[in-house]
Amino acid sequence: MSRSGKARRTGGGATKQRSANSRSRAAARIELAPQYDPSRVESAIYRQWDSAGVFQPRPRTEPYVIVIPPPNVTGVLHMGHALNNTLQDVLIRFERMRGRAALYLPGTDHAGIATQNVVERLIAKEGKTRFHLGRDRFVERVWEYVRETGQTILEQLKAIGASCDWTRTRFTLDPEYSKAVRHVFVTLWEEGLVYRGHRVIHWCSRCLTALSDEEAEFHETEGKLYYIRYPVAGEDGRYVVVATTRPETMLGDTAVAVHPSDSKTSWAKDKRVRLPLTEISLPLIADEAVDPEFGTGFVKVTPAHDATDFEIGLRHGLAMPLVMDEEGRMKDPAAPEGRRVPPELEGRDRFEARELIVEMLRRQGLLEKIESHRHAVRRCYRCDTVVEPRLSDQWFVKMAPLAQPALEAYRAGRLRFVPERWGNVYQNWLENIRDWNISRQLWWGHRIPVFTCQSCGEQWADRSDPERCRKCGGGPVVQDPDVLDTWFSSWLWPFATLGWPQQTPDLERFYPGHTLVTGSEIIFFWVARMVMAGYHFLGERPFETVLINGTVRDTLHRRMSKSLGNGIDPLEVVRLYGADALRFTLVAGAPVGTDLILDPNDLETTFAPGRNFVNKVWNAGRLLLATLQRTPVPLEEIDPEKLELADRWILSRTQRAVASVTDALERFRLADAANAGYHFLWDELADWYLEQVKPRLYGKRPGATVAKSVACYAFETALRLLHPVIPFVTEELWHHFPGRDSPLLATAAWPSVNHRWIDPDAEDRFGRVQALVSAVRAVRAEYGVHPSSEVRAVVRPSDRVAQEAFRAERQTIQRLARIAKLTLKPGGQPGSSESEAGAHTVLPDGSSVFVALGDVIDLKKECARLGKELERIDQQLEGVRRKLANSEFVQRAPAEVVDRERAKERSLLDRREVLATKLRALGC
RNA sequence: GGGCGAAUAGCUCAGUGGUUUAGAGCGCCUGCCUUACACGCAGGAAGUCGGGGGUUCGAAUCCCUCUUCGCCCA
Repeated sequence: MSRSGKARRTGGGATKQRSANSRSRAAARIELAPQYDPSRVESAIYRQWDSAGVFQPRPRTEPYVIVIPPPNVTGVLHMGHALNNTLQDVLIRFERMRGRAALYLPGTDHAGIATQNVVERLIAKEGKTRFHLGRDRFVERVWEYVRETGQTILEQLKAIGASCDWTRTRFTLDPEYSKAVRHVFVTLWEEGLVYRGHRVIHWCSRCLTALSDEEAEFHETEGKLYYIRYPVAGEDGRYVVVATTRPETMLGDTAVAVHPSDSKTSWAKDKRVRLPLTEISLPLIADEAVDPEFGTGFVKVTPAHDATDFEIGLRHGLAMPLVMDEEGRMKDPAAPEGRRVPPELEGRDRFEARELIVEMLRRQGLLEKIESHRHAVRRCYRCDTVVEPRLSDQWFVKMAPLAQPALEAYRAGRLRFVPERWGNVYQNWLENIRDWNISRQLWWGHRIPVFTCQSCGEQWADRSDPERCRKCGGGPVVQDPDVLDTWFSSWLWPFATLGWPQQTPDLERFYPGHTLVTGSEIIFFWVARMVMAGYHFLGERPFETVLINGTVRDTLHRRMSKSLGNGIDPLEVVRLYGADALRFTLVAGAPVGTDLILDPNDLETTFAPGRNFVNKVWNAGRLLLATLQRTPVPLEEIDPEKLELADRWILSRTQRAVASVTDALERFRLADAANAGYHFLWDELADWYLEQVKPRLYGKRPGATVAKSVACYAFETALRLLHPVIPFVTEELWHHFPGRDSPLLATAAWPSVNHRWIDPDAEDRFGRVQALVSAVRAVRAEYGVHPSSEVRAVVRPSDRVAQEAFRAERQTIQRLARIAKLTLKPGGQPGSSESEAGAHTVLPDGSSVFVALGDVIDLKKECARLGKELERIDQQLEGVRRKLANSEFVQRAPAEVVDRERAKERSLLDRREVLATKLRALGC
């Protein structure tokens, strides 16, 4: 790569000079640089859209709504956001052009733990903790930070062209939004769906808060399994052996359990054991929850530090002592039965204590063995700290009643996932729904509106802050210190952003919405809960389709992350390659349901293709614009009789492009849509039609009016089709086109298929012309004929259609294949005109081609080449014949398949015959 | 332990109701500053469709099984 890359770069200077010359010579009417420079136009175009009100939904038409997955208010744009928002913007722009009232609603999430962590780190630099500041001053400090930086990520979205309605931007801690959150909490309380739970939850000892099941993520870890001897009471030298991965929790044990029907542990039934390192005596109990296959069959029971053990504890009425403080340091519970935490461990961190305990056990001969053990450890999703299961009091939401309608909606097909398989994940989670721990011991967030009267003990949830007790009228009344889980506000996003619980016009018009685009990792956190909230509070689904986008990864397939340092900054890509190049790369490179692999170490390889395509679009536009003196005649006013074959062909191909891009977008196959637009513009419009039409455009041939009309129609259609993916360059070119029917492409009409122009006959005929040109070019390349030298050719069309096509496009063929003299002779078989030195070939339709090459030709080489070709045809012929000789095939296969095979055989035979004749003529 | 998914050209991926010469982009090779574009044009090489078995007239495609990798849940 480096060599050719360098050569290219050194060649660049000369190129620029040449381009400058040609520009002045052509005296182009419209000054467009030969290379598109996105940095010069993008921000101006964005401002134009914005000030023209393009981003606000049109009045009075059918809405199309996407709510943004609100990024964290402290966040900065990364590739994941870029991908997610580009996909959303493509859909929004598509529907907007289709005339719908497209609303792309932006906003940010207060992100409780994440934001609090950020500010805590900030003040840590000043040597302070949040406790130094106190709750009010700390929260004020977070607000300051948010006011300063909270707009950053939304501003960054503008750089990638996201057409959000900024007049409707929301934040989950906005006063109105907060009212909705509070209303929801109180409503659920009134419905009896909120309850106080005393149970083991996931505790982050760094964030000092409880976490939901979803926030405590599993990580496969290479750990150790410690086998510890618990001496049997009154039987010297006898003990039961329990296995544990967390020896430090043993200090909280209140029993040892076995499975009731496990014979290998039955000898110990009804005995008591001593908890090592203490004088505490533990009962042996039998419980179905014990896995007899784990370790020795004896399991320690620590009800306050393990969820399963907690359940066992409840069943057996065990004590539940906590042996750690909130920060994960060992702390004796000071229970009456005696000391549990040895004095030397008091105040030690749990992991340090683990080491010390193991050492103490070893010294006392109570450590049987240590095995390595692979298992899943839960970690805090925000700070990666190992989560400590911990008994505490939290607020929970009963989820089963909420899950029902969400499940039914999915089963009834009122909610669908793309790709479909994610629906299973959704369904599975809802079917096994567990209650949701919604309280967080944080300061940043929606404070839980539960109030307790200090006088009479009355506890209630309130929509406004009460001054005295609603029951006894006294006080003081204190509010719960905790805040709500962040997701308890984001699950209301599709409607709280529209003003709910007020019956606002926006809510009326834009709920329910349509498409949600997000990553699979938050199907539980967010998607399922939004559906539940939508049905529960408004009685309707929040959206109909959930499009799951892939994950952005590096070339080693690792998720891009700040900590790994393998990220790509989307804004740098915009700066270097332009927003369109970024968008095209993301959209075309992310087929539905696949992860997106990008190379952070080679931006050039990753994004140059997108930039090159954008430049291609630009230059195709330049070519057209340079030849337009005035507004082209509308296609409808062109006399169809005046259309050349190539015109009919591109008009037909344009309809195909419209159909396939539209279809792909409707089916959420955005990559297919991008690629279909790409191939239409580049492979068909630029490579063939514009090349064909040049002489007419430049006025060297008659028919300029028709040519311009057709070319402009095809190109404008391409601009429309490509606009959702590459909005900037298409908009910029649009502005230069005279006679456009809308001042802005962003609000121009999406094209529809015009059946009048679908012309299979023209496609067939022009296809033959293409085959002929390509064949001659191939022969020339094979024999190293210099591109500037012209040759003579004799072509014998295989049938009348080919004959007419070649005749109609004779000049095109001559020009594109660089043929000085093209002779068309009747009949597919080569004759005496081809006896001189030259190269022979045969087209797929059986037309024979002869290119006179004089002394360039090497008879041996020609023989070998044609021989090889004949061999290939024979191979194919053999395959086809085998099929046709098989009576089962002829009988059982659909008639149309058999017919196709027969036709193939005929065509192959024709070509074979031509080749054989040529070989004979050459004397091979 | 349960579930889902992936394995196709050197790389990233299409191939969406079975019959196509298995495609694209990048990369690679050859030639070319052809008056829109060298961020370009033209041509070309490159694949036992992960292994094995089955169904079928016919399998990259459907079924079974194995291997490897990834994700989710417990």
